[in-house]
Amino acid sequence: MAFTERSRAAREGILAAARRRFTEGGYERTTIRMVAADAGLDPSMVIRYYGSKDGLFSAAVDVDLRLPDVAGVPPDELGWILARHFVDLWESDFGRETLLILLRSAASHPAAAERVRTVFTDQVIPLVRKATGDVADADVRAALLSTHLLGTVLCRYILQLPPVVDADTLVASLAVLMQHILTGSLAEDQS
Amino acid sequence: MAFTERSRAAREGILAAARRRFTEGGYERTTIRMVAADAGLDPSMVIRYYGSKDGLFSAAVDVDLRLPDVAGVPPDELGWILARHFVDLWESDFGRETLLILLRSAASHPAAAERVRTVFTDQVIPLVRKATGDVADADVRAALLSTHLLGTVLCRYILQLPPVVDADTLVASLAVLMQHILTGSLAEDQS
DNA sequence: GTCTATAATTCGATAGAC
DNA sequence: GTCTATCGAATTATAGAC
Repeated sequence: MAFTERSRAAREGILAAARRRFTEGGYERTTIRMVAADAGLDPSMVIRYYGSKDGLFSAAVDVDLRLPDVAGVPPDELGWILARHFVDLWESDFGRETLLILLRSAASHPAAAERVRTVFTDQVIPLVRKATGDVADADVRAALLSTHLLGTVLCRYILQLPPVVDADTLVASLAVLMQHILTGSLAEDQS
Repeated sequence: MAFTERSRAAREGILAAARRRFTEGGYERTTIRMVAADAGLDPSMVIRYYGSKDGLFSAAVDVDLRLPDVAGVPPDELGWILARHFVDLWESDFGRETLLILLRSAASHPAAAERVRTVFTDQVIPLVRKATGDVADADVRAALLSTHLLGTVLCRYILQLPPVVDADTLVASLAVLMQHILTGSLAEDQS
């Protein structure tokens, strides 16, 4: 960091406020003035510490999905374990900011979309390759997995589509579908 | 309509330009000036015909999924038929504007999110109820169906997550998953 | 019906006093 | 390190000439 220890509280306060605002309203609807007001500081301080609004966004977006190691997991338990992990993640404060902050902005902010692609390539694809034993269509299965996961975040937390089921019910249906996506057939027949 | 026939071309030109812009950049990144420039008119005309930016958005967003009638369809063909329908819809110019225009804005614009909920309630739920013979968990299945469909639009057309598969491959995997969501088990076991 | 001109805000970002 | 003051640009929206 290029700043002294004395300003640490201010910098962290700005970052925390920024994460909340970006999570809630996305990139475009979040203003530097809002963030500064939340942090109890002057807007010029935000620029001083993070250079620009884009710089602030980059600093606020640091997504680690904290994916579990699936090395020794039996193949038919993958769906349940991952479903449990993601729902736990989303229902925590950390997870809410971690994924919503990106998804809320990605639809209209190119830099955020690029960041999602990076998370997918660096975190999801390696997981699926390891989980499936690196089958030929692992990348396609990873994409389908991400499709349903991001779709769930979108429908449940952003669009708030009815019916809103409880977390355990969500885990159950998610586990079934993720299991199918990871180890089931992806062409014709089979219910 | 409250305006004369003489301005019809202008009004339609504005609306067409607005749909393209809202589709491409979402609500926040689209300005009345852009729309007016595309339509070859003055920005004040946009206000005159549509009242405000929100009024223009409302006029531009009129989503009809054109869902097929599934009354006589054999249950085990539902997935394939719906998958084919949606991919054909998305790959057409009409479909691109129909769904992208909403989804691009829904993540950060509350009014757009509300519109998506309406489309879900009025079009998707009735379809799934009819398709499944109105089973007890039809609404949950409708939500899961929407989750995967919106996830697909998000990942494929907005985030452009790799790998980008061709339309036929997309239909195949989509058909399998939609079939499972509509008629498969949603709890435990079964691959 | 269309455009010019402009009002009224709001934004991101900068300069400089303390 | 923090804040006051402000610039310059962009936005939505309006008033009125033609």
